[in-house]
Amino acid sequence: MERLNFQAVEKKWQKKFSKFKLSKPKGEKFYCLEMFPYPSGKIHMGHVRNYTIGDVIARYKYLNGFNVLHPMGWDAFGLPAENASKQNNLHPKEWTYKNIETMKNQLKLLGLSIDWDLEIATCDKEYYKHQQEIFIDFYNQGLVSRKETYVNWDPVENTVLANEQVINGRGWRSNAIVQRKKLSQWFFNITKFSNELLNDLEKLKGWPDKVKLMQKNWIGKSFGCEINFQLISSEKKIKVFTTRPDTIFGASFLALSIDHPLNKDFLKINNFQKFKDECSKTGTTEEALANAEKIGYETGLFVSHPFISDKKIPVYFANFVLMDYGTGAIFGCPAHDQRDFDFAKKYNLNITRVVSDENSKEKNGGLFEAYTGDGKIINSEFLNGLSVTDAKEKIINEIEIKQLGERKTLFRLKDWGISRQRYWGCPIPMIYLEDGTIIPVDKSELPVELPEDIDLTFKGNPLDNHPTWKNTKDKKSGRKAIRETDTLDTFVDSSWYFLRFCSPDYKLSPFDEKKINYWMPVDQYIGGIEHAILHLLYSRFFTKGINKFNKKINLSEPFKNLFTQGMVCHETYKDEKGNWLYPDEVTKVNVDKFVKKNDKTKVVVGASESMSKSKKNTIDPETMINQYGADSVRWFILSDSPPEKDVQWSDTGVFSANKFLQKIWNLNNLISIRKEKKIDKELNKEFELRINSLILKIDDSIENFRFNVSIAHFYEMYSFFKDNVDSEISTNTMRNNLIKMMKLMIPFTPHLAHECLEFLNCTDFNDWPNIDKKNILDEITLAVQINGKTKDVINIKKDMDEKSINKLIYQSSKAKKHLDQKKVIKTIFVKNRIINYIVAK
RNA sequence: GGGCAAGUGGCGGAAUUGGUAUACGCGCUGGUCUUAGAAACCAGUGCCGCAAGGCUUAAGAGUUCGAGUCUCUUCUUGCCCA
Repeated sequence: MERLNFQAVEKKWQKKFSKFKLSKPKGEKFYCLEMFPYPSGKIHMGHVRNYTIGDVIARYKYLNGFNVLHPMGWDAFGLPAENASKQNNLHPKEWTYKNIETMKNQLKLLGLSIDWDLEIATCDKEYYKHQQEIFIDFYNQGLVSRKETYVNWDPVENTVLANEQVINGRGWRSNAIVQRKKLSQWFFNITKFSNELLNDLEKLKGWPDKVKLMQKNWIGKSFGCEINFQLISSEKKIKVFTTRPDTIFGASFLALSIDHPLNKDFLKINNFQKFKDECSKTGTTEEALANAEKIGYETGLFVSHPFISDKKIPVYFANFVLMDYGTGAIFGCPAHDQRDFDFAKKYNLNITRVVSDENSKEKNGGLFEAYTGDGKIINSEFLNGLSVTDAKEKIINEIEIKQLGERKTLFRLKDWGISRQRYWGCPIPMIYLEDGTIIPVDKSELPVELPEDIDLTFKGNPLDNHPTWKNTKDKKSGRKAIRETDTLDTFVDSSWYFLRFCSPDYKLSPFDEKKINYWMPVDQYIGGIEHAILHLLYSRFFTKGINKFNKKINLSEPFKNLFTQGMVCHETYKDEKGNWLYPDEVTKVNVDKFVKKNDKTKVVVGASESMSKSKKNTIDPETMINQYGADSVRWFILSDSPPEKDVQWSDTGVFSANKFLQKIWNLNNLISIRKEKKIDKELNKEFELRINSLILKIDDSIENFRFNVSIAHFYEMYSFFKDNVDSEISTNTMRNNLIKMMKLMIPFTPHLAHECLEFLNCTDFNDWPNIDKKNILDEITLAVQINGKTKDVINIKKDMDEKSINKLIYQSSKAKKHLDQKKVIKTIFVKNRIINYIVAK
């Protein structure tokens, strides 16, 4: 048996793929995009999975006549380059471009159908020049502002962290306890689009519901009203936001954030300071607030209830109220909010039920948890008897009539802070004049280039520390100015790269509008679920922002269809001392015994987890490609799990993938030398039916991202081929059908498929097999049930009627004996599916 | 605490969306060939049973002629939450 040299064959075809483009002059456009990688050094299995999925889609669409755009680039700015630079004394720029070179070569080894002429890197000044242009456009449109805010300050990295970079109150990289610090920062006013970002989710029919829900929750629109509570024996009022004004009659306290302006009367008090310190330990995530013990500081102040005369309500500072949501003050209704309930219990405050609950959980006459569901309003004067919804409406009207407050819609979404005190990022194109005015850099002076001579050993903002770079002049007035020394959050870089790909060499502006209007939106976007919120939300914001100021563009959403793939996992290994081990340091002795390769000591096998360097459970794609070939790696990673779920990497899996592909090659050999046989017409026909059915199944499974199912069908088809190599099937039929199968395999294993097609003297690699309408399946298997249980299956002609089937069954079927001497009460017949006899017992 | 998913053999997973449960792969068992087997090929492999047959989709109920699929309850696991 001849063995195929995968490495040689793959090299041969990769040379051809590199000159080959999926875009063609004819056909409907299809923009296939995978999330571009960060050039960290080497590709990992997550990339392999992501880009293999993308390649299947891109090649499939191309073969089906589409004009396909399939670009790739690099998300090339970011902190790791600076850290690496400190460690290896290599400039971030050199480090990044070196990594890009390496990873590009690795991606080419996978045989991807990427058009490398479109390649971009976000750290290219040709790219970030245009980003600065967009920033200035956004600034001029009022989408950029400068605000003083509390930021998450990482004292080790000396930088501001985004909220998602704070994990359990610590910096995600440094693990240092994050501090609250007030800084002046640049913001994109993403909240100006809150409503559109929320409402347009409905247009995104091709997005997973899960992602849309996550975005919806993130934007967090809530309806309610503001109510002003009058402080007793003071002129002051406290403004409260609530989504449950219907529970106003159950209000028993007011709680303020420790940062509420009213705190200035208390800051000098020792106890209050202590309390404040205590609060800051809680953390600010919803999870932390929900789980933390509710603590309060009694102010001694009271407000009057707006609807119950003489009722005094005490005012507390409390750890579960946040200043940056609503007004930083709430009224507490313990009976119908769990946090308020916990608080009231602790401070012995009144708990009055105002919504009745039929299934009320009462114990010893008292509530033991808050009831947050619907019900009839009680104990609430003019609201009594109304539903929660109606009561809300009525009380808000009343509040507005009495001028106690107003109707309000609130969003959880905050503006996007984009200032980073880092070097390796896109400089923010703003300057500070001596009189304090802040203006954008003149567009003719773009790009504001990053200086290459930089000292990164300095703790703090490197650009600010540069001796000369920040000194500049305003072009128009010639006045002296200082440059902004912060750089942009790298999420900005990835918020418009999909637009740049449509015209990556365009010099005049960020993009050629004609190309945008042709290629956009992205027809299929593929990437990790970890970007479900921020990256996708920011990209949507950018698209909406650009759409607003550029009238030549008509595009409200960037990504028509979205697919989020699962992670690649591997078992974890530890030696006897508890140190992590790489998989290639471990040998399997038998099913449940693993030892260390070098000293044969025992290895403890842990759970399968997402591959990560820290747990050493990584498999290097390049090693695998060298060992088994790219097609085998692609085949395995697609075959084992549905693509949206996590996949467990296994050596035996990729090994057997390789075995199977070898068999496919051998099948090609066998059939190419096959002599003509006597022909059995029935068998020949069955073969045609099977191939037709395969085409249908592969089409369906690719369109629905069920590549594991596609692969199962290929295995089945292979078995049929192999079992019939010596059968009475025409060699011509066999050969033509093999050609069809190899074409169907192009998206999965492009090297092998092309090699086989060439071997079979088929030189057209650019089409997809058609279904032969003469050979559509006309026989089906029908289940025969007695009382709903399947007792037999029979083969019948398609669309056969009940009468004929009945006859067949009573003539020969196994089911017959269940029917003999029994009374059939009823027969249920579903054409081409089942026949079910209900018999008396 | 809240929100959202999901529970099918030893494992990864199929099931035309209410109509033959366990496709396909891994693993395992036996065999053939082989000096050898982490090669190749053949056969077997949900559970009980000698068999006929019966049972089986986390557990329990319900709807239905018929439920892995729909509804409810419980349990478990995963993901997300300035």
